[in-house]
Amino acid sequence: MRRMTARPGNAHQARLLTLLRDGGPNSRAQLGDQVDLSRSKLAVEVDRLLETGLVVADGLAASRGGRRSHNIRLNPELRFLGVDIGATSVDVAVTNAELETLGHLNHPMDVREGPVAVFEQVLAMAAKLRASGLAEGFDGAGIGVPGPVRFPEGIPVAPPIMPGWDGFPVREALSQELGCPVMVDNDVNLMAMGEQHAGVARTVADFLCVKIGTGIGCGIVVGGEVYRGTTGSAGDIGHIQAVPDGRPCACGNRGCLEAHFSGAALARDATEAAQQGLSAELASRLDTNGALTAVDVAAAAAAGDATALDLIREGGNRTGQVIAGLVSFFNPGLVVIGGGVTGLGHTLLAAIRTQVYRQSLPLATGNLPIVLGELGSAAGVTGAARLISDHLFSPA
Amino acid sequence: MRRMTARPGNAHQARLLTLLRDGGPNSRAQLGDQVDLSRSKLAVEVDRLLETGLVVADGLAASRGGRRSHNIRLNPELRFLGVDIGATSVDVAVTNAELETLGHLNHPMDVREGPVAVFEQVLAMAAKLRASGLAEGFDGAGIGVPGPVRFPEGIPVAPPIMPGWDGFPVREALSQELGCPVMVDNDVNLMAMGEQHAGVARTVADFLCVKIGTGIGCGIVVGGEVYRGTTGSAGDIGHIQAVPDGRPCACGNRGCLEAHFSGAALARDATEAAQQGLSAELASRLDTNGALTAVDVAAAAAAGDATALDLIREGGNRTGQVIAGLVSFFNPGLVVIGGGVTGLGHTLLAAIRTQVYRQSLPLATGNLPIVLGELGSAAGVTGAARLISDHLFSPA
DNA sequence: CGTACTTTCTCCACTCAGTGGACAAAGAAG
DNA sequence: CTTCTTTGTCCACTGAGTGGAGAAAGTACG
Repeated sequence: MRRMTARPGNAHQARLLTLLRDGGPNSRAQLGDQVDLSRSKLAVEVDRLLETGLVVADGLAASRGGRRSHNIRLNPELRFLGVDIGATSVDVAVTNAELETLGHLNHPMDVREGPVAVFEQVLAMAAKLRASGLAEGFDGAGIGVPGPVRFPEGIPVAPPIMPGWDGFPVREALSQELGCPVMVDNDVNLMAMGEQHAGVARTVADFLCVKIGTGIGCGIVVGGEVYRGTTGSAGDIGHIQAVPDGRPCACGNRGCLEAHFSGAALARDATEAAQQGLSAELASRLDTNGALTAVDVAAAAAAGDATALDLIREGGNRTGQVIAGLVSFFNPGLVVIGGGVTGLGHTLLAAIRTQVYRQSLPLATGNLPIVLGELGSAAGVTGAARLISDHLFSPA
Repeated sequence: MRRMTARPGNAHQARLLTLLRDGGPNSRAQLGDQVDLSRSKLAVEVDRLLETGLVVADGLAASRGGRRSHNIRLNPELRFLGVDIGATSVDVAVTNAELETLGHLNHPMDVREGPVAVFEQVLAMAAKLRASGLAEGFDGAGIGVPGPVRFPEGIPVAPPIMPGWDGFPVREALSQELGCPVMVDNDVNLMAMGEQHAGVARTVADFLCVKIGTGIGCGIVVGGEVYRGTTGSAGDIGHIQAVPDGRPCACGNRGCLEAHFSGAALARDATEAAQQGLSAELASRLDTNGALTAVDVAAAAAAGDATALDLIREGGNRTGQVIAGLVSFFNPGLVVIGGGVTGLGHTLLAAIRTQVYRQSLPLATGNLPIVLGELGSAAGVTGAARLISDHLFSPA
């Protein structure tokens, strides 16, 4: 199939594409109800979209008491690629234009192996998805990386945990390889967009999305749009001081949130506890190198191990204190907790909630849900697909 | 004079009004260069504005090598009233449509006397300004109050330091009394708008404006627009925990920033120090009730008193720690420090800068100016005038 | 099956915002 | 006085968008 290259020619067309993406197939009449245009004008714009091939007419809908309507839908052959590069693994998914996931692959990989090795892996996974018949090619790709990004150019800048990527032209390189438009963003922002598109944040204009994985970051959504800050580092809350004179952090300071709670910190603390004989449950899970992972801690906690539960609770308290400050400052309508440690579940959530509800003012917390993300590892790739679709569905 | 009631009829007219407000008188040709409209269309819109009386043609400008242009300017008889209600004083100013202050009055007053008493004072001050010939009436008024506001309705909600104002219909009441449109906002947001319009933040899209007065608040500007949060309490940073298990705060928690540093806290700490005989300089300034104010501390510091300087430095460190967290989170392009304690000057600023530059990541602080506001007490009233002018200069 | 009613979609004349070129007005430079 | 520049006005034209008429394609009911 020849890949689509058209873009909407004006704001009306862009709006229609978005409606079709988020609301699925629709008749002209239904679209007219949502778009505040006369039927005549609407018909003209729909016809133009049909000409570009971005949308197709596909059969008649059931009658609603009168003439049956023609179903208008986004071209079902369109394919987006969503890529989520985490600190320790890579996710790649294919979606259709409605951002429904058609296939999803995951592969463990250390991002510090550098852009060349990771790109090779991503392209191999994309090829595998293509080979399985899910796509003949891609009309666009979104990609998230675990660090700050100069958004317009799609280039990571000074990323602490992936130094080899500094200045690497991710957008251009991937666009070359795939032969389609590419947008790049911070992985946390993509998670926020994913939860906004298909998860718990569908109806909220202003919210925070805290991702606790190897590190800690926070996606900020203002008026439905991701806020990236002046240099693209907004939401970098891992190095906010959580404990005065606390543990030393890789950044050079002491007491950073990330040094006290994150996937890495939790694994480290649990390993120490196990080696000191504080918990037989944890000790039983030590691997051949005498180390534990955050997943082990979650398992031990689920089995009722007091030490594991304490570690989670303490981490949740630290995190909750920081979030409480952010809630006072930002007054969001929702706080989403996601990332690898979501497996720690209710214990973590309860600790965070306790701190936030106790420390922030009632006006800010009175009607503030604090919930776990509902998409899990699909949030990132869905957000990536959403990112490129927002780009392609805006006027050229 | 008959007050203006017209509003711009479309977005073009709104844009033209804004250009004339921020850029002063202009010829049609110069406006055309800034507005991306054909000369014909521009002439039509200018003519319509002339008809409404919002703008006037006033004389010929000097030639620039050809035919002389007609000066177009905002009607010089338009008058806005800017009101800034602080915790301990009221500021009222008159501006023209270009938001230039024509007259400014200040009156000490405790906001806890309640809306009725404060309104009486505000109206008396407005009448005085009118009587002095600065205005025959007002075309609009902006008013700031020291607490969260339900912005669309212009009603304070659950304001901690002015409980008597909860639910009082400020917008409607003042509009009735003055007979003109009124907009209400948090005083901190108005300060941010003031510095954005005429102060240090003129060219920055995303910035924070920290106001340290009786309490502490923070104005948040995202993409040139004030961000108010879901319930209007965004920027309420006074109750972020700055010191674990610190001083008890009026809000019921311990260690809130406001309990450790603010005009009130500084006065309290200085009074204690003076009474304990730690500083002769401070003791010499005790009033008849044996108390000090923040102004006394500033004076003592200026005189080189070590105790006063220490208090300021410690407060600046606390504040700087909290701001450092906000900088990591928000990645602003500028941080403005303002409010009553601006008199503490460089000592305070240096302490704040030290903490922020030390604790936040280089990417966020690399090019981040942290400066004092340049408008002083005029920031609030200017921001208030700007608020109502933004409202009136937007399409009806 | 025929008639009345509903919903969907198309067609078309009309309005109005906006463009761009021609030209007049007014001044500067020589 | 001529030439050139800048400013502002006029006017015919384009194209976006509207709203009503009516065709197309159904359902409901006698």
